Amino acid sequence: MDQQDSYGLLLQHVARHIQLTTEEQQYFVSLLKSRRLQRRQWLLQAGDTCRYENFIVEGCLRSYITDRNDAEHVLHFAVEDWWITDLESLLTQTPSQVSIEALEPSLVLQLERDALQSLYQRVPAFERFFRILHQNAYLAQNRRILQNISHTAAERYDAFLRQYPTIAARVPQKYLASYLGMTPVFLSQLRQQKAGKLK
Amino acid sequence: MDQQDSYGLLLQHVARHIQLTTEEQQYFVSLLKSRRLQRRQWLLQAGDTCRYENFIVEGCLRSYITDRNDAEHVLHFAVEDWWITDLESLLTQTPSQVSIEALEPSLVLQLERDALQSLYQRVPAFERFFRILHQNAYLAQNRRILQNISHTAAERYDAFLRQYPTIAARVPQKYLASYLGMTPVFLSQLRQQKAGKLK
DNA sequence: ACCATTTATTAAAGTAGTTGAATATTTACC
DNA sequence: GGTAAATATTCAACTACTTTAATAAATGGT
Repeated sequence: MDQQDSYGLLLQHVARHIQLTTEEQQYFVSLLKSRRLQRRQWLLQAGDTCRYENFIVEGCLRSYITDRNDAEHVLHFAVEDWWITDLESLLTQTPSQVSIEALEPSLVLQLERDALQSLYQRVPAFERFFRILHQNAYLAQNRRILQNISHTAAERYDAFLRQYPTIAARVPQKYLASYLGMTPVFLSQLRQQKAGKLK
Repeated sequence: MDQQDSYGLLLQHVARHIQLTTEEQQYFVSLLKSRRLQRRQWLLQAGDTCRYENFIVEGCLRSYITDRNDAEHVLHFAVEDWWITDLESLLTQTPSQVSIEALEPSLVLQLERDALQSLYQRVPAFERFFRILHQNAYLAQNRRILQNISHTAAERYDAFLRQYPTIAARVPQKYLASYLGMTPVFLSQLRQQKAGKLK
């Protein structure tokens, strides 16, 4: 995928929520940097301060934290047409607790913190755009919290399969287990049980 | 607390993020309805469609869902100077899964969905205000999810006590247990253990 | 200030999910 | 296409948390 196609994808994504003039589009695009990542390469390393909002043009990434026992916990997955960042670090400009790693060779468009601030100034429609984006992110998080506090591991796995079948098929099972708050061993057992039931 | 004081509190809250002219303030205030609630009264009943964003002037409320086994699960608490709604139902105008109940006699200022849309049109600074609000809400949710997938029940309780000591002291323990994703019995046992250790 | 109702505690038996360790299977990459 | 490395499975022992039920304590309304 070339640069123009990337911009096209992002502009289309933005156009779902706000309308921009040609000049506004050009200004927006002029703020973007693009970055390619190999599989297993970091987009953000814990300890570094997060500098970008990242829009994924192609590929698949995960964000995760490493706890004091060196165990990893997956916070989010992100694929084409989604955003990923450590918003906390980006907003406060403090070192990130979170790492972001490419699970596949990936291509992202990056919007630097200062660029984002200029964007809000020059094109206030982006306030609206990110309001809607964060609003939707908040809703998704709400649903996830609800799943977590009110459903068993088996139910959470089923719900994920229903809601994000492509992601479930795309990421290593151990990361999915981590995202869902269970061990890979237990997730494997759940799959085993389900397979048995179908016969 | 009288009407003027309520408006003052909300305007002060808004002023933390955006600046408004006197006319804008007056327009904003003109859109508000105020509502008093008794203890245990519903602000929103599951099955009804949510019509308002609610700003809490005084009191304390919880939002919760009732699952198919009639068990309740607490999603959020909200006290003075916070907002509460079922954003999903409000945005999609579909019947709410969520109920919101006053845990204390409470006073809220309500902003109707249509009024909110007009507000965005007439005073675009509110796009910014709600972007920041949702951004912060998203961050808080992120932290909560992290707690849930990576910490034990005891750790989650400790973290809550540290982060929201006043709320922990203010709401019935069983709702706190529900919010934290554990049974009231187990929370009681945790408290028991902690009390033992202090001696 | 009292009484009814709600909320918290305690104990004990049961279950969902974890841990560790060994084996099997899949995946990536030269 | 073969091989090392990463991921998934299986089993068994263990523990964090739940469930039920009965008792105690706290709370709020009149």
